[in-house]
Amino acid sequence: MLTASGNDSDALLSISFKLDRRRPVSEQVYSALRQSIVQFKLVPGTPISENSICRQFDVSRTPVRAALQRLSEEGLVDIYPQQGTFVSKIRIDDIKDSHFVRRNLEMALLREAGRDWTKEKSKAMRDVVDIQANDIKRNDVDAFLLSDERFHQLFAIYAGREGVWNVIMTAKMPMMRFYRFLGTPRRLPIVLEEHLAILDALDRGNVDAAENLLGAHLNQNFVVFESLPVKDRSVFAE
Amino acid sequence: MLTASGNDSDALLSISFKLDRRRPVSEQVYSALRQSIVQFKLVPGTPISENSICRQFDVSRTPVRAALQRLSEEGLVDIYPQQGTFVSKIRIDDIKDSHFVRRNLEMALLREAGRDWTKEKSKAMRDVVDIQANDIKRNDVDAFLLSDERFHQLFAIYAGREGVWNVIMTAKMPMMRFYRFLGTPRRLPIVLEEHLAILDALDRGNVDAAENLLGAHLNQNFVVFESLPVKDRSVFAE
DNA sequence: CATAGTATCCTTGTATCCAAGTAGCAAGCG
DNA sequence: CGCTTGCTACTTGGATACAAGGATACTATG
Repeated sequence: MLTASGNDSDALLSISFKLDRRRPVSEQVYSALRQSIVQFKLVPGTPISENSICRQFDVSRTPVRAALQRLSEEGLVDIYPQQGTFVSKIRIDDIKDSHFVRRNLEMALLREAGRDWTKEKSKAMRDVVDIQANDIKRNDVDAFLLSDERFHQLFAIYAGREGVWNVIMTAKMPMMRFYRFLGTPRRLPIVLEEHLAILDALDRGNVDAAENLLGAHLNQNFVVFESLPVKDRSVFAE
Repeated sequence: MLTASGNDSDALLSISFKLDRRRPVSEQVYSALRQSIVQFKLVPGTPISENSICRQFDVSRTPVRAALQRLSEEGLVDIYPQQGTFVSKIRIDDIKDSHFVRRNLEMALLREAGRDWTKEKSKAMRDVVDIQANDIKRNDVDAFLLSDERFHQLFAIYAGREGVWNVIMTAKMPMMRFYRFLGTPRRLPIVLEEHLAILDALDRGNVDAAENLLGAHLNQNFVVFESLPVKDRSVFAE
């Protein structure tokens, strides 16, 4: 049982992290790093030396390297051989592509899920929306984003294509990092309304309307991005 | 300069492979293995011992492990700790998801590319179709599949979303492995016709028609799969 | 003072060694 | 005969040692 405190010079991860030596270490390092990056606790451009991570988790370089390579494939870190590894800067094109993939796939999933829509499915999803409302009351943004994810995932499950959700999840990551950068709290109640409107349309049997509402819903996050008064340009590429 | 011949007991890769020690070894091992798996030269279920790969490429386990981990994330190999690594069996659900992702994303890309369609773009794509016709004449299936890929990729480029193509490429892999299993040659000339029909619709300015034609075109590969008289069930999961 | 050269420390890439878990088989016991 | 038990030969996961390239700061030289 080891704690990732690290000394001050290596204080990249403020979170204290308990390592479970019985489970694969590389997977745990990967999860911890990914979470820190997506939650913007590791800001773009931060150098991530393999050795510094080793010290913080008190493990060898092997699992750390495995974790970094995975993150590199997902575009969250950039590895420059013989130079260093860095939290990747946000690339506008990445976010646009991320949004494109997510939006089109989710709309297609809803279309399929809507073909055999039932009251039970509607009820289950409305329960999730209730949880989200509760999350807002408690001002728990992390929990909200988690249940929001659950809401969207249910369309994939109801469409019988859970595998597609994995594709969406990995594609989503650049976008999620961006959400954290914006700090979304103001829009949260509106998200609820939009979720409910989608379910209402599905309950009426109007799948096309639901699909369009979902498309608009996902676009809302994006327009915020388009009309962004960027102050801190350092987190962006170029 | 090393050749991946290996002794008879390790003859997993029939291809002779020259290793360039100046470039990253792990990347080369990854490419070689991926190609062998997708081209069905490594049949599903084949055990891939890290050590056997080491002997064949005459490198250490470290880069081999990195390559196998990448392949594992793409679903091309299954790693069972302390048991072994195997070329993954084809999972029907994977193929369905693969097709779903590819079809929806490509149709969306065509929709965007069709918005500012020009004669130059049409010409460039018709050139690719010409190359494909040539590939058929020369009976070069490998070349055909490559230029076919190029044809579809151009929609991503013209839509200004090359990043999306990477998503499609990784998602496509289970499907591509399946093409090789079927042995598609009979349908190749029809593919040409369908490509030309899509371009014709775009030239007429009828994007919706082009999109539907593309959807049908991609479905064709899939119906072959649905009505498959499977003889060799051993390559499938379960 | 400016600049070219160099030494050193940093980085990641690769090789090798050890640990731990699994499967198969064979010997021994009930 | 059937079951158990332990040995053996494998596997991958992790730790450590070594190699090689890049960045930087310092030094010597023009």
